[in-house]
Amino acid sequence: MSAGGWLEHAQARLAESGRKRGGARQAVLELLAGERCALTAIEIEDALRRRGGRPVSRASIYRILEELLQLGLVQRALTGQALDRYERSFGPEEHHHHLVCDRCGLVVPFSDPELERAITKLSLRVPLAVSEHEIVLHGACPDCHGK
Amino acid sequence: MSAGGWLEHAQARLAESGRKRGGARQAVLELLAGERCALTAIEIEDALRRRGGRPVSRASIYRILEELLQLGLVQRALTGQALDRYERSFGPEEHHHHLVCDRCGLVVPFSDPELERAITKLSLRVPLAVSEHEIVLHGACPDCHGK
DNA sequence: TTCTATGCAAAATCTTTGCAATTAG
DNA sequence: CTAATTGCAAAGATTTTGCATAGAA
Repeated sequence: MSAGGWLEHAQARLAESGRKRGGARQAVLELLAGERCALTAIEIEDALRRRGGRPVSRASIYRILEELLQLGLVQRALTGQALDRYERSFGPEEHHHHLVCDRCGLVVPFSDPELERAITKLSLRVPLAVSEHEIVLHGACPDCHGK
Repeated sequence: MSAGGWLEHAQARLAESGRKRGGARQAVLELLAGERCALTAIEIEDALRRRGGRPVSRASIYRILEELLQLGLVQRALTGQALDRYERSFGPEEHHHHLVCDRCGLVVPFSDPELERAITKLSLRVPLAVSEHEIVLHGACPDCHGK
């Protein structure tokens, strides 16, 4: 699902579930639609405040993210860092996982078809009805490595 | 590295780094040595309080875990749950990842050679000097599924 | 008008720190 | 005796909640 497609899809799902439009949620949706990787709630707050976007209170950001998580429109990304990160649910073409530099905190997305195949096969053999999977590689990014 | 081996190894590493033995740390080490999967700091506290083990204050538990993480004796396990989980660093024979039931919170370990191979190969091609990797499968456990 | 959406402030948690007392070496 | 270890209480930080107001349908 493309970024634009996601925004429309999200708005449709929200309307379906009997919600009204709100400026705060719309601002969060637009921000997430344009992001390729996960952000923390505080990064979202800052981004909206800086990039001209409508400022949104932190409580609302958490409430909105929780709501989008429930609807499956957003996913939490595990990074092992102090704060959780959130990103829109990507379709197969944009599905990815994360590389995390444990020294500087840099988070970069990556994807690997072979890994996905292994995960898919594995999911069928495991004692759990698997709905999602997450992979995180920890290490040192080029900038930090060697320093 | 077996459970017993880990305990000895940990004690040796701690001694090397110029530390003295303390009852609280010893209790935490012994508990972790006997666990096959990750626990939260609070579960560790409770386990020590209940299972006769020497009670250890929560502050000490966090300090001890941080210390063990720095020495590479313990690893944080990502589960997407509210609290972080910790487990001793397992050797190749016990290396595993986690299945998480998003409904009841159950966490179960699993391992898969093919997945490990895919990860190992991938690690070489990625723009990061990879030191660790984590995989989490989310879903519904047998008990929760269908309800 | 009615119910949702949102901001603000207070509350609830988990985690970290400061400090004094204890203990290992 | 000297330095590491701990517990307790206070401080920090993030996330959640209660409420009153604004806004969408």
